[in-house]
Amino acid sequence: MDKRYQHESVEEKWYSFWEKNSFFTPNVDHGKKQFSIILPPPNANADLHLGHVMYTVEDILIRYHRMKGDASLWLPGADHAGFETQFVFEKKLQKSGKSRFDYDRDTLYKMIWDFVYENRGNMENQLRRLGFSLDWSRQVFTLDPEIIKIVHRTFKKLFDDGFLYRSNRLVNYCTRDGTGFSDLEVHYIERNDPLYYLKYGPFVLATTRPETKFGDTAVAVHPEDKRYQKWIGKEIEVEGLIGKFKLMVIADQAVDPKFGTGMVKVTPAHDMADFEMGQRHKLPMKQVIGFDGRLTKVAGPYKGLKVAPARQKVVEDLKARGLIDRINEKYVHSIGTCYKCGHIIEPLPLPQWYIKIRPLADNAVKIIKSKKIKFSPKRFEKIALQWLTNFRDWNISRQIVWGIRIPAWKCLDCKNEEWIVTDGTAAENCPHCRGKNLEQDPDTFDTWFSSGQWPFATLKVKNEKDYEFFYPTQVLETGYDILPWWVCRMIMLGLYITGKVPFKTVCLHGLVRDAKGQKMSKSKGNVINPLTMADMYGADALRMALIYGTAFGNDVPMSEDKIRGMRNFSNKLWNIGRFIKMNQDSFQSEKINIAKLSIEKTTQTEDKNILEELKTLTDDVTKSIEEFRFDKGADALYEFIWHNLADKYIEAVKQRLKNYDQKALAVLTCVFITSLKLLHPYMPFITEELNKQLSLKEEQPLIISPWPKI
RNA sequence: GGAUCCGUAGCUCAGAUGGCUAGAGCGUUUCGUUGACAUCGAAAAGGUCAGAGGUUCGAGUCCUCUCGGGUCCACCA
Repeated sequence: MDKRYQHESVEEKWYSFWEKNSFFTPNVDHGKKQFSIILPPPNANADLHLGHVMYTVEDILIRYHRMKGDASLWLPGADHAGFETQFVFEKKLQKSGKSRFDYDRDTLYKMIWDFVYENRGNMENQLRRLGFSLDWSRQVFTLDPEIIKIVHRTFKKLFDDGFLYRSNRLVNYCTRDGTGFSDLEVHYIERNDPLYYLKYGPFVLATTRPETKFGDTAVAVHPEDKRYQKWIGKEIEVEGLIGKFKLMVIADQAVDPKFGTGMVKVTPAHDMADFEMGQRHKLPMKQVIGFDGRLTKVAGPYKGLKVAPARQKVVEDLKARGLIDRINEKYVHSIGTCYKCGHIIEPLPLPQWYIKIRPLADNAVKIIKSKKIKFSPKRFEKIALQWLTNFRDWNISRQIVWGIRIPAWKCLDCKNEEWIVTDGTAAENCPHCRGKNLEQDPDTFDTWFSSGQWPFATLKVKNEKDYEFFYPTQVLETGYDILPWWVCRMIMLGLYITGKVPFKTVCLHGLVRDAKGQKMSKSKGNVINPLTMADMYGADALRMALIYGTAFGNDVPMSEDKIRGMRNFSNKLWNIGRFIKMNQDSFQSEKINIAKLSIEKTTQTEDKNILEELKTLTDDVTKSIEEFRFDKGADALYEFIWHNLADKYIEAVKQRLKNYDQKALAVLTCVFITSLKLLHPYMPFITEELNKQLSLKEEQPLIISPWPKI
């Protein structure tokens, strides 16, 4: 054995050994308990980042249960990550001077498909590199034809059950990315924008968006506001930049009499609250801002200007005409931006498909409250409930090509507004006029609509028996940051489609941050590349560094120092092994049959002590995995192996070993091998290698050896 | 405005159901390498557990308030 642990030569060897022997592939065996986890699918086109190494937690659970003898399935997949991927691809196009508008839909789709397929293998090999014991034989992709079928069927069922509707309400639209979003993708930021007090006929009212005044279709006051009582229901004449126009004064509860002058301009096409007021008062909509982010012809001479310059120009002209009463320059409010590109989100009227979320969410709340789904750490239950209680209808339409096309058609001949929804097969003719001139909705699904069906979809595609045996899955483990995006939606859709919970326990880890607790980002330059770290210090060290020392569920501060520390631990393990091996060899050269060594009836105090401590360790590690406190197990193992076993016990028995004390070698070997078993879920490679090196007889590989019992 | 997490040694963090002189890693200081490991060992320094009040025989641990951070949510025109 080398003086130092050389992870390079060990890790690859063992992964292919495990994979070739199908240890990752459980059979459907009703005689066994099942333990199943669906891997949160990484983006197919992207490399893994440090956060993905938190999958270690799932690997710990899977390896532990596999050793316990359960039929343990960890099912890998890849996500097409619709908008995210198209965004990345468009950037790439940009670099070569092209844009997505240079290609027709099918060509663009094909180009992205090729792009993703080129990169997909990277991600998969990186998962292997980190030692994750995933069942590759059951691997799935969100754009596999069978998955698409399931997603289509879900859409149709929602439609048939009345949980789906088409609505021309305001959608969160990013004019730069050219697509609408759900509420979750809008990122609100605090910003200073002047609050303009504009003269509106006999009144003054406050707005931050003077450029939308061309879209006003009323002014509103609070119904009980004394100042405006006699005007309610009357029409006022307003002098504007493009001539005089008339507006009705309406009364609505939504108006806050304390804000501004207590009067608000109503622009139903560009403000969520105004839109709702418009609905209540049957106001017309005038769209001032187009989907290209420029003012429309409604704005007369201002047509074609982008929003920001338009505002400037409008303010300038209003000032010149004496139509601005005053300006509050210090006004601060929160404003919606695109979570991806940071551009301001425009609420724009666009027909989209919405899921009626209340019945689904209410059911999810009921299930969680009845403890059919548990959360770990517990505090996340409250957060999930808060989300589920506040969800509003979910817009699942996206104006992008990279995704699953929505299976809905419209007849172009009979002008019927009715949609023909299928389970994916192309609609052939209009049920009203029998016409064949049908047009499919050009939109695709929100990625989260398909990944929200992941637990049952992945188990149904290959083999119905998998679904029967492995569903519901036992644990869903992911970062707490996607609790509303993903976890809540899986619960809602899982319950709706299968009538069962998709998983029994939700286990949420914290975010990996830098050594100072700051978010890692390219712009800050504090990103740690997991593959580089694995190459330098070993995958085991990297895995352990992420688990050790931080209470599970809290954010994990990470530094190269910490990984190096765990590399040192690997080396410590290695040298304990080397010490044992050295003694085994010297015993053998004295013709002692080390295969027959036994720990029975040892009389030495130090032997009894270490064996007693090993019992405690076994108990601690088992409990900490069962309770999802992986950090406690890691701490206990580190402490025991380094300080109890190496520093104290080994030092205590060195003299006995020199004298060929067989009990000493027996106890030492037994304690160490047992520790390796307990450590194997955390650090699979080095433990497997050491077990092989030290085994006295032909032993099973650790990956399938039985979990130690007290 | 609401929710939630956090403030413990120089740094990063552990410290279920309150109970022996408050712990670890890294860092610092001193000493130690001829047969496991310098990616090591032995020892040491270093904390009014953010602050105040309360419950208790006893509080880092429970309650209230204050201060200081982080994160998330909300249709602030």
